[in-house]
Amino acid sequence: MTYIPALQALADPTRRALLDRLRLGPASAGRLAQGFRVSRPAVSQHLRVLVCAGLLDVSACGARRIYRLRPEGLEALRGYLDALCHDARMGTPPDAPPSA
Amino acid sequence: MTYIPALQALADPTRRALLDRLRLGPASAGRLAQGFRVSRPAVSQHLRVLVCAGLLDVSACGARRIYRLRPEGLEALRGYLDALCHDARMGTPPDAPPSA
DNA sequence: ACTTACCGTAAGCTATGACTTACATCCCTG
DNA sequence: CAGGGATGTAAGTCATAGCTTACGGTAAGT
Repeated sequence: MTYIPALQALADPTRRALLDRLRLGPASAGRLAQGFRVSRPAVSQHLRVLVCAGLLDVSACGARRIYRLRPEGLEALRGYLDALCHDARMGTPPDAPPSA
Repeated sequence: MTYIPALQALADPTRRALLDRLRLGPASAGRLAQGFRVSRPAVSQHLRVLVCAGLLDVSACGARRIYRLRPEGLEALRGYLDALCHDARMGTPPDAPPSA
């Protein structure tokens, strides 16, 4: 029952949209909020969740706060999925007898 | 703002625990429920979510219903994460100027 | 120093989702 | 065909999470 904050963070469509926006390159909080229907504080809260989940990095640049994708966080998730994929392919041969 | 049911499904710890249990091999609903504190109907509901998300396959075996991991569903997710990882590494060179 | 812009935080509301109990359904067995 | 086991479904309750408005704080410019 391991807790994986990155998966929790990726569950929300708005947060995924933020990540997609950041694939174009780093951006400030205000700039990010412009493309979304939800309020700026809502975007700020989502950014906070993404940072806490290890999916984003922040760097202060004057009064602005620049957000950018954090590759390490995403690669950790890939590790989890890769292991799951591996066992899904290997652990379930077409004629394997069910364990119940 | 694309909707990805698999990510929604993976957000819940109990569902991830079910997937982890199924890495050992296919199992019936009742057998799966035995290892969990939550009630059997709760497990049944979680299994339904996982099936609808494309992460599990079901096959009736008499009165039992056998659940097993569905590699295709997991690989689709990997595709999403791979693209994100790629852009995170390439699209954010250490000295790239912020787009705001 | 005052003003303005940018941003995060707090408080409150509402919707979504996870859980439980009770019930309906299907399949095998005697 | 009646009985029992295995499982999904329905209705209702409660916690969590996302949204909004209002506010506080910091940095830059004049």
